[in-house]
Amino acid sequence: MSDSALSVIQEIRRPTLHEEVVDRIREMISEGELPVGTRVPEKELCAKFGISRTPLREALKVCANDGVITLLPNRGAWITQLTPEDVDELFPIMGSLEALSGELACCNATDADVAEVKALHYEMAMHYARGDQPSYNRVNQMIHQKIMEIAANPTLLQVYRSLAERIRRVRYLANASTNRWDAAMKEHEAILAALEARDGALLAHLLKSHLLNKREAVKKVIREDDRSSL
Amino acid sequence: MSDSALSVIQEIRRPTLHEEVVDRIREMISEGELPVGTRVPEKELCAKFGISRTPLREALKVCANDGVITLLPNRGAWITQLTPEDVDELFPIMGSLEALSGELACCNATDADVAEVKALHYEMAMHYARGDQPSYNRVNQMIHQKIMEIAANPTLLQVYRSLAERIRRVRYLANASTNRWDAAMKEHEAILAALEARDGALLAHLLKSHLLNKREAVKKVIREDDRSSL
DNA sequence: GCGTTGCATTTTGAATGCAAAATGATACTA
DNA sequence: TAGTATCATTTTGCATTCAAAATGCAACGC
Repeated sequence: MSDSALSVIQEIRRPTLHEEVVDRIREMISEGELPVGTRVPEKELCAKFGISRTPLREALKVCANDGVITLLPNRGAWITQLTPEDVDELFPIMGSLEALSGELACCNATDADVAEVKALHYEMAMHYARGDQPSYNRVNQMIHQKIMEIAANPTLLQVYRSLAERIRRVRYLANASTNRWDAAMKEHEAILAALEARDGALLAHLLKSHLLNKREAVKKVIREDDRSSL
Repeated sequence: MSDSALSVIQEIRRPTLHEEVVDRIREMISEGELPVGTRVPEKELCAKFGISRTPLREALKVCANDGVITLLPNRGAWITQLTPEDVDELFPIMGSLEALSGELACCNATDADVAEVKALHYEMAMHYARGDQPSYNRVNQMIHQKIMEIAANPTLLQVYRSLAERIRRVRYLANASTNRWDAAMKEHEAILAALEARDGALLAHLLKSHLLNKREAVKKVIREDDRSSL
């Protein structure tokens, strides 16, 4: 294979074992199957996946690099527990990245794109009206992700996804209070309007504020309920 | 050890083999010792580091996750070659992150912090006056990093560093043309002024534009010289 | 009774081994 | 000669093994 071809080729590739394990571990963490703050014995996970230690350990190193797992040399792998400082630090970063996605999305969005976001918005509003928070959260996430996709910056999406994974478990603590939920819904109406108007600067600002407001709400919940597992 | 203590402890830890290897590989790539677009035979690197394949392979997976290395299953590790698209995508992200760092830095900066940035700025101006581009670039990087540090968001710094690694080799192609170098220097004067005035919004805007301007300059160089190794 | 020390067990870090896939070279066919 | 098929060699993916570090427990001293 010529070297210069490397940047172009995009061949079919069956994922390797360790990649599948990385995905599976991330999944298990966000599903709560691997509780935050606990230790993960290698042997146990090997048995569960039916693989040897080598690919599992490779996956653990990758997860550790992403921050979802903390590796203590000679003392095993621990599911990373977000500190209040982590939350403080992560939300502004997410806000900046989403702001950028908003800007770019306004440049790129086709009418079909906007229509799709609008449809998702109404779907979310439906769940809101019914008080179905899990469904609301799911569609909410889809909206943010959709805007990211419209932005058409795969690298941005990748960075965003990796960070989103880390705060996924706390992100929707925010709407625990009805007040915050109402406010979030209103913010989303403004977000949709800005996208429809293709007002990139405004959309960027709204998304950024949206995330910062979420941070405050989450911190409040955490403060109130010190036992909430981050 | 109690689980809840985990988030607090900050013990001494000797880096493990694979971590050292990750650092070393990153270093070798940015030094050009591992040329972009080429293949890295495991055996060769093992010999060079005097280690077995296991920790080396762990390091490769981590680097691949960061994007500096591309892993083709059964076909080895390749030093990732940035495409023009990657450049297009990375600079706006860097710009957003730097903008955030500017905002935060303006909130936090002590007079001593500002004095330090100012000192670095003059040091950079000196190298500019002498036409010493390598030194200029080095100090330039220190200024951006210093602002990041003043922002006091370790997570942001970590994300930033990981992305900076990827574009490090092209970042300073920008100043290849004297025109761009002059402009960059002027932009840096405005950046310093905004920091001194603690004008977060302005500093954010300046840093963001600074990065976008860099992108255009870099792309121009790349277009002109198609053989430049990305 | 409480804390410390020493030792067996468990768990992790890294090296080695083995099978599968890819690579490269040669021979063969049209 | 161009193209394909075959096979030895190399390289990779994963499993296994071995050594070092950590853990847990019991014996011991105070």
